Amino acid sequence: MAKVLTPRSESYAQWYNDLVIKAGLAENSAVRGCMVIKPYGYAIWEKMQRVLDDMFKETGHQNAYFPLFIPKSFFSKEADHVEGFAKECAVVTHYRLKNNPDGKGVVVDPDAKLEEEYIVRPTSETIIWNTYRDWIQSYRDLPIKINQWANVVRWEMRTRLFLRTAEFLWQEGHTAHATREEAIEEAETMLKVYADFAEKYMAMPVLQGYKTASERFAGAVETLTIEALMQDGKALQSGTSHFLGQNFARVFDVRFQSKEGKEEFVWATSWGVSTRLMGALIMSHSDDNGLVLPPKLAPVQVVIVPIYKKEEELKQIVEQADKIASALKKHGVSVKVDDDDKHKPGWKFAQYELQGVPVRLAIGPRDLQNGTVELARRDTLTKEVLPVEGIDNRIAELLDDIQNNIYQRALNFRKENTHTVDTYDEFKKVLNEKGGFILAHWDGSDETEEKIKQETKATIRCIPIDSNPEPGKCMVTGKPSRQRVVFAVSY
RNA sequence: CGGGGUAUAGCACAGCCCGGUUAGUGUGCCUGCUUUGGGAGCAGGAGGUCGCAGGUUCGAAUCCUGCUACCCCGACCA
Repeated sequence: MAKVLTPRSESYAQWYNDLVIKAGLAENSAVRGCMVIKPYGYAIWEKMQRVLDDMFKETGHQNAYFPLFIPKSFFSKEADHVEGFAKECAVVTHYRLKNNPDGKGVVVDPDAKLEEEYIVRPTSETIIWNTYRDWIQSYRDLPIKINQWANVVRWEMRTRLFLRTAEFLWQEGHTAHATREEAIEEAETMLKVYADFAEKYMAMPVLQGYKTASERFAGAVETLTIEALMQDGKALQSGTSHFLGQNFARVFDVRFQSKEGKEEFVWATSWGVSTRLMGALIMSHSDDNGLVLPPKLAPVQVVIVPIYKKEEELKQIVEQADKIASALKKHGVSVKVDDDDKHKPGWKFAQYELQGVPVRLAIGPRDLQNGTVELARRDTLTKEVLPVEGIDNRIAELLDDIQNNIYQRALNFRKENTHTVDTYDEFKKVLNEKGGFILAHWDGSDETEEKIKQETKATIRCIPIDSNPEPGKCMVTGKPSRQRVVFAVSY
């Protein structure tokens, strides 16, 4: 079979690029740093959205929509927030074009300069908290639990499809609470939602934990994160949930009157996952033949490929295929019968493997005669011939098996690539030779964290949420450490 | 924003150093026939202002200048 992807062993980065493009997920656009998400890629994103959206609604959130543009003055109110995002903001300065007086094309009309410039949102805390001020007077107005699905812009120097693009799609939850405890609980709840989604739907195991001060969201008191391990041993931050304290309430003057008649600042959270999850999904499961999708997120779960010589045979096979398809649909399984005569079966096999369709059925004249179908699993690349009778039940179960199998496989990979070390030498050695997650003691200081980052490129991915922490001594300074933290080189 | 590279048919590339027929190869596309259980074969055909703007020259894809875009490596980051 002709390989269309660069093998992972040769270049993981190239393999990733090849896969995203060849599987029809996304491509680079005419706009620097901005991708076009193609129909197949978008279909996966839509499935993610649907599941997450349901999870948000079940946890008491409602969707709303806030503006793309944020007045510069709003943005500059929260000092840390500005510092974090200022360097990557797109700015709108004018509102009109005019014909170029010197000839062809159009130019910005200098007379149409905005009184106050707008920032294209890199995130929406400021516009939302400015709005919440008007919505909140009393504790009876709380909590407010809102989510928005939106695009945001962060002007990145170097971009990679899905993993880091100048414009990306995401959801951002923004909640307002009467008490500190309730806000913290909200941030923790949403982290659990993300972890659940990652593990149960994406089949991607994640570590949950706190970010260190240097990795924290700009403007947050605490940032919680889910961290996943990619096949090349690098970590990918896949979702974050922030406890914002009263930082945004203070600068936007959002106060409420408590039951006791006291005026207090509102407590806040925000949380988000983005199209970066697409990158996480790809790099968790896929192989040198292409994408491997968990059945729960696959736009097409089963594809049926007819194999035939004569038109007449095709007709009979498609009849059989349609029968199987409608039986499967009763189980809620999404099926495609590919009777397109543009390509031969071999081409289709390769193509559906590239696109990660979990189960492929092939039906030929021989099967018609024997009452069988050939079933191929994408996750194991194995094939078997099975009776048509009861195939729908068999496949419904198989899809669950596949979902579990790829989760288990990813979990095993993570276990094999998680190492515990006690000395800095050992740390460097493991990092160089194996990569992956490294559990080590750290004294809690910014200086030590920075030193390790400078010397090894590894960062603290998270301080795990651990009910049973193991105290020890920092591998670099020997100072006391409350618990092990997770290091890795990250995307 | 530094360092390197690339720009020629839908896509992937050769040609450029050393200027000179009608700019070529693979793949994809169109037509026909044969094929179809792992990316089919043969025959015929369509498709290019050689990234853009100048310059040198009798003549430029090729040499020179400027610009733009993209890719890779760094710094920054979800």
